[in-house]
Amino acid sequence: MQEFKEEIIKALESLVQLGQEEIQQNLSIPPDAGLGDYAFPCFILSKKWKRPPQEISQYLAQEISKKGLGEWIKEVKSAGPYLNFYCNREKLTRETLKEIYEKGKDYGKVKEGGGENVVIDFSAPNIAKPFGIGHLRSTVIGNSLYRLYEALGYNCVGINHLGDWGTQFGKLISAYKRWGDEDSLKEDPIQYLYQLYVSFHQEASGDENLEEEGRHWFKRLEEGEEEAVELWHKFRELSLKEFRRIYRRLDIEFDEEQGESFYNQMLSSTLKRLEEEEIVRKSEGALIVDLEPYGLPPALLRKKDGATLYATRDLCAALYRYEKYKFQKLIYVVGAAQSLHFQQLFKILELMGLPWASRCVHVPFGLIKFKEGKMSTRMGNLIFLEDVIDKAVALARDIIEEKNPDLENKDEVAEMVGIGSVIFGDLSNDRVKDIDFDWDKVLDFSGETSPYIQYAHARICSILRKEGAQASREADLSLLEREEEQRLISLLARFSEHIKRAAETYKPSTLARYLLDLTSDFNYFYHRCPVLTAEEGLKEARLILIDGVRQVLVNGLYLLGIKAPSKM
RNA sequence: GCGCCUGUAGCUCAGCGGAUAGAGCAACGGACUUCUAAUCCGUGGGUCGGAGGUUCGAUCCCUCCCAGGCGUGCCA
Repeated sequence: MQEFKEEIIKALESLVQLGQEEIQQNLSIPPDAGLGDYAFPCFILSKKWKRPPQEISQYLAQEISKKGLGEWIKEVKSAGPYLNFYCNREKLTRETLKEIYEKGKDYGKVKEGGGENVVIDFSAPNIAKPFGIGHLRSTVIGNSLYRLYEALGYNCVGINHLGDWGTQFGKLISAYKRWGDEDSLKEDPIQYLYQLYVSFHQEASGDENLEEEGRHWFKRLEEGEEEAVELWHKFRELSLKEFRRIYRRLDIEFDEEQGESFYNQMLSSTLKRLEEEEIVRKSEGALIVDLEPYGLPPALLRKKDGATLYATRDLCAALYRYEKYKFQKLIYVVGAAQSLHFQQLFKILELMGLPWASRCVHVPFGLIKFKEGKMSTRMGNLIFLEDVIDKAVALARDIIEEKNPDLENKDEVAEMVGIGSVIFGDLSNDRVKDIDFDWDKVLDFSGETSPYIQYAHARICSILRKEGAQASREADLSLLEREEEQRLISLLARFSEHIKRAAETYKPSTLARYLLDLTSDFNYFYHRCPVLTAEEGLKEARLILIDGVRQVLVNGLYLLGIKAPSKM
């Protein structure tokens, strides 16, 4: 498809006196397949040429036809003000299916990154708190971006910037010292710590002494007092153990698990550097960066009591990461609530004269909302991610039992389907929008869901299984001339365009939508075009076609972090 | 108050400045002795929040207004 596009650009370039970029930008995909594969709207020329666009499009169609069409352009037609280009379908069919077959898992990848580093900061749950549904978004968006940028040829570094430092640990230690016991902790660590945290806040409301005790314990922790550090360390390890179990289920891995606490060692030297460069100044006892000239509120880097803030640690983290990775891009997958924080952070890096400041990008997302009101750890009304996953998997398991009781690896498939559904539910919508959490929606496997895509994939696998080893790669692909077949070819050929777009806009949702389109068009084909009972020749061609669809579905789902069972 | 984000069918949402604004749920009516009915086909459903502006052309860009969310110096 790319070659086709380039040929169009070349053909137009000499005739319309526009740059390649400009032509490319104006090329659009017609609303209806009957109108060709790409269209060039002639309005832009009508002013310059002082002629109606209809006339221009007729003229261009004539001129291009006269000069010869090349190997990709099959036909050029004027349709009102539009100049419609028809692709050589036979060639497109042949080359697309050949490429998918040859590249397999690598089909759709783009050589663009040249092995440069892209660092992605995502997930970042808080230690000693349950992994809530709220953390799902950063986790799955970040993981998908990781895979997308890998597909563009970058070397990705995934960092889980754990929330493992802060006053909350003082509170937790305080609560544990008061009411905690070792046995309950061992039994179900996170649940137990969570309960302690909640009861601390219940007790603390109206008890200033308790708040003070919490702050005091954090101070002892910062000073490295043995008992405090030991407890902190224990809580951290127990939490990590649980997080790792969830990440395993989600099939997500990190290259680094350096949390906020890791940067404690760099705080003072970083602040010193900022003081020397005269970027910070004292204000009301605190150390701030004045960002007023840039229309931003000041950034606080050190409180008047001497303690640092998360902005300070984030600053250290950015410096450390550039030092270590010399990244081409540093992507923060963090909620939209922190947009201002990142604007300030990036501005400070810029003020420090670091040229790579412009390579840092915040990828924000909306929050998950609940009918019952705001979710908060303190109030104890969290929805745990693992509960959501468990329910989705259990439902998948029930449906399998009902529809396909003979399936051999039911639990494994239920896991893939249930978890896929949870991930897809999050990724399929534009990340900037808030999501209303709704159990009914999470537990619905029909329509625009990942089970819909996985089901189509399983059907294809089923057909291919029946044909077995006899499936031949030799077939006359020009027999695939029906609309149902050609629609699929067009979509398959555009796979890598969608990968690029999803990565560049940091929006996995666009790829998710593409997969839904592809699946929908596959079902359209499936219900109208028999494969196994088709006449000889056509059958072979269709087998190759659906094998191509299968491969793209697998590759696409992989980029979203979702697995595709071959039976379900 | 100020800043950022969002507003499209009853509900949840798609819609690279271009041709008649589309899906899914929900409702109703159809298709399983046939390659898996977690599917498919059909029907109804819209002042694209409102008002201006830019443009040959605006759901998309600009301004103002309305509604909701988030943020706004010592949490993260």
